Amino acid sequence: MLDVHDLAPLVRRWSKHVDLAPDDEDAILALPFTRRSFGKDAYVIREGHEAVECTLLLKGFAFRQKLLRDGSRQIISFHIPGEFLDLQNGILGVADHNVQSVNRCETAVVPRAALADLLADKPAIRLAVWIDTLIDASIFREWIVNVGRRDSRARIAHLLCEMVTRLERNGAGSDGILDFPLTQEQLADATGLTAVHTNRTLQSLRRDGLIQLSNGILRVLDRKELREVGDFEELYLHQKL
Amino acid sequence: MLDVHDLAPLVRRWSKHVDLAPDDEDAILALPFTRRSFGKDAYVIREGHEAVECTLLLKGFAFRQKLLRDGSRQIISFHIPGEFLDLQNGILGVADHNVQSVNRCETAVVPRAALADLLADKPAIRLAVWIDTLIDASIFREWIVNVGRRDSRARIAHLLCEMVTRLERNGAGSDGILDFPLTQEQLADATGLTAVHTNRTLQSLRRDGLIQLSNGILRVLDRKELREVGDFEELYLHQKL
DNA sequence: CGTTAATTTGAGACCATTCAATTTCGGTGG
DNA sequence: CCACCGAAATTGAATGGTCTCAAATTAACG
Repeated sequence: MLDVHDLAPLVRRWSKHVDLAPDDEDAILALPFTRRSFGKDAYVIREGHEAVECTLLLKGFAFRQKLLRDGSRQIISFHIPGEFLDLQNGILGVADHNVQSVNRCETAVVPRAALADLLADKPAIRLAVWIDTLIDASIFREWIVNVGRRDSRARIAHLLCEMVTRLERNGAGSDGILDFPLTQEQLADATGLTAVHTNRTLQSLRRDGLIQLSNGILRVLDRKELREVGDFEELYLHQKL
Repeated sequence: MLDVHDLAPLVRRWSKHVDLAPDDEDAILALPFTRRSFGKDAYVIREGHEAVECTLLLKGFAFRQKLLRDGSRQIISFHIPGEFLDLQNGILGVADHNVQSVNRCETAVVPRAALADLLADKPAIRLAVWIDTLIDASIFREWIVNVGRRDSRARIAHLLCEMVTRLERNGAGSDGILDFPLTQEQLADATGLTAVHTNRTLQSLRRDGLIQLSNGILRVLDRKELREVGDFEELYLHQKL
């Protein structure tokens, strides 16, 4: 069950960054779009392809990734409903990475020109999108730190902290219980580890009573200690409030 | 010896992304700014500090980094003359990472409000800055891949390829000889390796006849093979031409 | 319920780290 | 211009975290 209006999540998200006038909100909701859905593990966007539209994730999880010559995969970010999957592609012209769905996803596809017009007209929206983009980049930076300088326990713990923070901010979950459909292989590809070692690391976090994770459900048992282990400082998420 | 006008590098850089009208160029050159210089290894921007100005690098090398609780450091990007060191901070308000100089640096500090006005007035400049920001983010993504999924040889080779490409595009170097003042410790912190292992890795690249690197001077001897080793595909730099 | 995907376990190998010492380089003052 | 000094680069040996490979178990799905 989605919102009354499909693009409502956009308004909700952006109004967290800036004050949107009723006028702005109307303009956002008036954007033309077409719905598209994807099955599990589907390619939403392919590296090298030209981008003439932007894809907003409405439902489900998705991630960006790059494949290396040797077949290995590095996941670059995870995305949750309300987030654009490829704002940058619309402007840079070519996708420089792939986007895949985690589970069944619903998206709204907006023609890039319509979005450009909106941004040209509405300074407040422009600022909101700008902030969104910068936060994205900030998360990338933190991920460099995560894979570059933390050991496996810290990497996984940090990633979990980030996801929990973002999901809860998005209104998901309660009592620390969250839908968390990522496979261990995906967690591995996001943290630069192998699936096997990710498995052992998760077990270690479970053994220490920090989390519960099974069947696509995550429960954080000891938030404070998980942050401690993951060296998690949420400044980089730039979440006001 | 810098340009006739200090901000000329900005015009040069941005006009590679979009067509700037004479009007636009004038507006850029009319930006108010103050010069500031830094010695080797100085802090240009500190994490957590509020940002009321934006710093443009005119001369020298700089890098962004984050420090971890255990004292280790991860370098997030390197910067060469003509690049802004903290465009995002001006908008997000707080610096979420540190910026340090590599060697003696000259910068131009522009009040954030002046820059905001410029962007509000000039759509072409706005687009150029937007593209700059997105390319930055694209480089961050590639760095995640680099530290996440490549072995030490590939990491170093990839980083060298990137720097050479960016420097040459910036007009530095000739005959494949470049000023390259980064220490092995900095290369290590950028690739998520230790200084010791970076040293051995560089030796291996030298032994194979791919590069020459000493006394702050880099010479690429076998460009093709270095790219091969580093799994370097420059699409992510989004450099037209 | 059968079939495939995902998780789990074990053991051995290896890449990169750690720690410590040595050599070389770059800059400075006499 | 040389002697000196601290920073940077280099070397060696031992340790260790993570990977690899392979097999077993459990969960997900039509």
